[in-house]
Amino acid sequence: MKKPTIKDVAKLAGVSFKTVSRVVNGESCVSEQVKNKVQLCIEQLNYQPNRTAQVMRRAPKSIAFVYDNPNSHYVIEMQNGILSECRKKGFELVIHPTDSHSEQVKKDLASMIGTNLIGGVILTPPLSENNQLITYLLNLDAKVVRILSGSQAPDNLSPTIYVDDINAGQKITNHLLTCGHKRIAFIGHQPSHMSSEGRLTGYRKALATSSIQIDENIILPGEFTFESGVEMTNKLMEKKPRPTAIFACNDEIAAGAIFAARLRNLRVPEDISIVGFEDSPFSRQTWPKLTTVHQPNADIAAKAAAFLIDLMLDVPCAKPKSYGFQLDLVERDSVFQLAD
Amino acid sequence: MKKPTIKDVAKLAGVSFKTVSRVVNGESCVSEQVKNKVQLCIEQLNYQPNRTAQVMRRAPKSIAFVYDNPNSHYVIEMQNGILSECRKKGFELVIHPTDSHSEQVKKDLASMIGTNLIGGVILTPPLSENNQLITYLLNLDAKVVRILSGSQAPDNLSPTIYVDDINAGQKITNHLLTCGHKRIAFIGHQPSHMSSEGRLTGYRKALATSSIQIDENIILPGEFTFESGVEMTNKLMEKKPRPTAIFACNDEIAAGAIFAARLRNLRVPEDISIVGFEDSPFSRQTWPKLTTVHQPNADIAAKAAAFLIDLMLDVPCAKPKSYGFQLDLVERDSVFQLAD
DNA sequence: AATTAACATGACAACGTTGACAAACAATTT
DNA sequence: AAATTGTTTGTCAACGTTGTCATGTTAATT
Repeated sequence: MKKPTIKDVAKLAGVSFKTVSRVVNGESCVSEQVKNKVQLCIEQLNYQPNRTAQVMRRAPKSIAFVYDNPNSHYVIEMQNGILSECRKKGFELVIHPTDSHSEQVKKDLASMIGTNLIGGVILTPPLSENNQLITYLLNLDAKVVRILSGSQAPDNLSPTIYVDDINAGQKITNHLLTCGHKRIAFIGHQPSHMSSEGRLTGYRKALATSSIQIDENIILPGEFTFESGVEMTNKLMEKKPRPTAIFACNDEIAAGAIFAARLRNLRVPEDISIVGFEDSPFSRQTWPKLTTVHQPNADIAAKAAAFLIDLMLDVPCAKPKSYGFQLDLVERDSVFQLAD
Repeated sequence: MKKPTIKDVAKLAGVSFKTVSRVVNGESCVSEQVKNKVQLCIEQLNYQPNRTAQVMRRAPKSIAFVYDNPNSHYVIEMQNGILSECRKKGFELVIHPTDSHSEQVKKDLASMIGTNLIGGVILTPPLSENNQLITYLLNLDAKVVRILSGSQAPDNLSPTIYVDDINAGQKITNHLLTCGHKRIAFIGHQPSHMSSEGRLTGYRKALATSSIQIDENIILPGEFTFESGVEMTNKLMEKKPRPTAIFACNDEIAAGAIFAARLRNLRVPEDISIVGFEDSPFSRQTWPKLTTVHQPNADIAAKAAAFLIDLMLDVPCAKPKSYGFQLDLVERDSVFQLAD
């Protein structure tokens, strides 16, 4: 029941084990005849090269996905995107949830890299905004690709996948404006969170190009959670005059906003329009369904993985590349067209 | 910049590399004095044993989590539970989403095992119900732990973590009964799905011990999705007399049921009570919040991982062990107490 | 026919670790 | 003091692969 090795194949085929190695790795300089014979023996024994031994002579074929994010949809979509790319290229994925506030991340990653377990890392916000961490990993000889919010890569420390939250925030705010809304609140602002910041910047830009004055009183800070959405909306509903629309910084907050509005016997969207951001499964499971911005997480992650794997395989492209994603609006049922 | 090896440490400490190996692995038979010196050198060089080389001499210290489940909360919770156990024991996790209907799973797993990448597998439903797959993996010399629905392990092919859906289904049905409901529908039955089957069995048991006749017309088959919940509830609302309560097979279906009821201007729970199953984040984000059954996915998964790791480490326990989980009711706001 | 080049194959070391065994040393018993 | 035991340390092979280099074979050129 022991696993066949390259030597078993060689013995069966009557060639040296090095020749088998050549066949396995598709090197040239092997005659058709021998190649066929070896291939036959490989199938007969169901031989599979021992990855561990391969990695010892070459380089790790595993990457790590490091995240600090309570949003399971986001994580799963990212993970699936990365995985699909890994499968194509014969790489493996090591998952590493973490607490970005602790120094532990650094230690854990250093250990995975130092022990030759992985050769590269995909970083998502807020980890991806930590240049100190990135430099540290780079010094450890690891490859790094980061996913960031922004309309361009901030530097060329490492290849970057950037997602244009600013533009998307502007788009969805413009949509509300077009529907006749004049008093639009923004909830879920987190100054330390680049995506949140970007969405707010887009909101401000859109209002700035309209004739509407920005009212800082209806821009509320808060977490990216349902509970926080409820809380912020409660606060908001006390303001006079009451906003006619709410731009929630993500779908979960938006779901909370709907819940809170409902508790006050307000109709959504007739009495209050609410938009989300991300197009998570949530947005289709609220009542009414959310108008939101589609964020193709799996595609974003796949792109990051593709970059990382290229980097590890040393595809001749010395300079770190970067790539940007623009996001699209998806109109559903949570925005009311005001008559006027 | 090259990573230090055991030999570098040995040279620095002035001992043989084998002695360093002994210190690293905490073997006895090393004098305090030498041990301390070596330890100092290890720290100085920041030496970390090369996992790849270790695995070559010992056994893989990675396990795979294989799932075929569209429910991200479930997957993430499972994953986190497994990961927490892996961390403790110094194991790594390889993630493997799959399509259980394809033969590909078998091939992929065979490859991961055959190439020495992993040494064990955690299987969730429906993969865990596939005895043919389990036997296949066992023949490949892999260790297997499966997570199943049931009130006991069905056989001792492999250690099993079983979750008592029957008992839980009975509990929550009894809760509805206690609240005075006499016409209770069951939606989301999937005959091929053991959990679903178990929950329905619990429902039947509960009704059987009450004086209420089971009406097969209000037991509806369907998928575990929001959309299916909407659809089934629409059908249900046509039945005469209309049920006063719905037992949805999971929270997502229940969320769909609430949505559908709402569209018909029915109040939840006053006009119709709805319960879910799983206690996913969903259940706290519907309006009203769902009464449901708490399923401690992370704990279940952690237990499975602990079993698997024990198995791989050959902790002397020849016979496969098994472990069962009982589930508890969580009462929230979606059940109405009928007066009578 | 002899020389060269190109191709095909094989021998062997190396990767960094652990396990089996042997050697050296110290402590205890005869 | 010699013999026995036990503890500490070292030597070497092995794990399964790939890289380097040498050798053998064939075809092309002189």
